[in-house]
Amino acid sequence: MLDIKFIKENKEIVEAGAKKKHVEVDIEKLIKLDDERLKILKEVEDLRSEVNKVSNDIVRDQDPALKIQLIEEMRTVKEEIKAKEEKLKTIVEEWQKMMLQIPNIPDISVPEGKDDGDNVEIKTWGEKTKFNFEPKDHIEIMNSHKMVDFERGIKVHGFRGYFLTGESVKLCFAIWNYAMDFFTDKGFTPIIPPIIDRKESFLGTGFIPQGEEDLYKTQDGEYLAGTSEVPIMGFYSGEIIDKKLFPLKYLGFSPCFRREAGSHGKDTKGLIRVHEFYKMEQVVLCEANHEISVKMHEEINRNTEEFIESLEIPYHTVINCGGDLGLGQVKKYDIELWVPKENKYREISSASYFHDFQTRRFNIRYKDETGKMNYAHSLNCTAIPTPRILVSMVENFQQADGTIKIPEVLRKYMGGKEFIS
RNA sequence: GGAGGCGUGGCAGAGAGGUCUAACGCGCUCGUCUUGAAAACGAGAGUCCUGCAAGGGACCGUGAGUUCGAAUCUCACCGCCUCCGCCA
Repeated sequence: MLDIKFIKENKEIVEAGAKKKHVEVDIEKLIKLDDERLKILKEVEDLRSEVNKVSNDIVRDQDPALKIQLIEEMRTVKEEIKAKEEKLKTIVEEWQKMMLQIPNIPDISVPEGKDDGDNVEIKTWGEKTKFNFEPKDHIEIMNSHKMVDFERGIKVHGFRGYFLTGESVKLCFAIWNYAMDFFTDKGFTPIIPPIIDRKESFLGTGFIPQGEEDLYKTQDGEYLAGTSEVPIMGFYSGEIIDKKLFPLKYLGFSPCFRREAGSHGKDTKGLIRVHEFYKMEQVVLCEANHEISVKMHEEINRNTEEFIESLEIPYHTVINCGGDLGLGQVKKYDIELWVPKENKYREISSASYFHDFQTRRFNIRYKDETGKMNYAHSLNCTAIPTPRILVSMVENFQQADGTIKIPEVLRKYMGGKEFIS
């Protein structure tokens, strides 16, 4: 959510930002609506002021006839207030609806573009893996090692269902334990949040109303979160944070649930796109300062790059184009890992910053040194998702003899084992 | 799942239709006094909306309602506590 005052004072910037994100908005209409809102608000408040004044007169005045007269007068004023409040309510409802649709302004460094095809590579790391044998895809490799069971997964869960079995489970635990050490060493506080969450946190993070179809819903009206970013942002909702605590850095760990509505034809086989998975996520709250947000953004993205580098998996990093940005995102980097059999890079991580777009919706604030209240800034970046990471891991590290090399850094979490055979 | 009780400022806690501009206390900030501190004394202090300002409005868990007037009455929701049941 943007500040309405900012929108009114920077109409052209907001319009250009929406255009860059390929989002349709009618700023002119919103401004007119807001003027109307303020006008009626003023009228309602003036009337209320009168009622308050006369109310005191009614108490203090001793003349019973006058009292009755004043009460009668106020009765008509009350009718007037009621009518105006009704009108105000409908305007405010529409105003809120429109405000939720105004996208945050993308950074100047974000490239123009329609969708992920227009994202721009800004870095590559490692050599694309070469094989002196015919490599297999992750499905074949994992099946042959009984690391996964898709048939029974589909039988039990349905479309996109899977069981992880045997060594892949141990690999997941190794990755989680390693990631836990890696990120807590960088000052992150681990946190396991509730993943069944009320609507408010989805509104705050921006997954509702636009992305509601992609969420699973319970019969009690809560939703299953697709990322721990949702409850972790909700953690401080409505609170005033002590500035001394910034930057607040959390490493969330949770299952993630995604309906993948609207992507039924995509990645129908394998572990790339599944309905439920686990993810470690970096979530950061910091002071409301653009330079600090940018610095934190680079930092959390770099953390994940370093993590991938330590796993020795070739990757590249892209900067997402305007059309591939979420409503609240100012800028986003995706880290994509090399998947040999697909002969392309596949997304593993996404680092975004939001300025105060989310914290304004969550009402997360702090007092600066002058005593002024500010909305904090928020950022998040994937630390590591499982089992998607296994796709590129087993494909890149498969050996001619059919074994899979375990990355050096994971071995101590795998009982010293070097290969899965 | 059943029964009952309770949500008031940073904390604690009164207020039970109008004089609430929310008491008293603790804590906090500033000042006086002091070499410095403590104590004592004095003063001050929230958030949001609106307005150039003066000012006005809203906020007693949240939202509706009753009333000329609601922290106070009614309803719903959220949360906390106690007891019973169920489960681990």
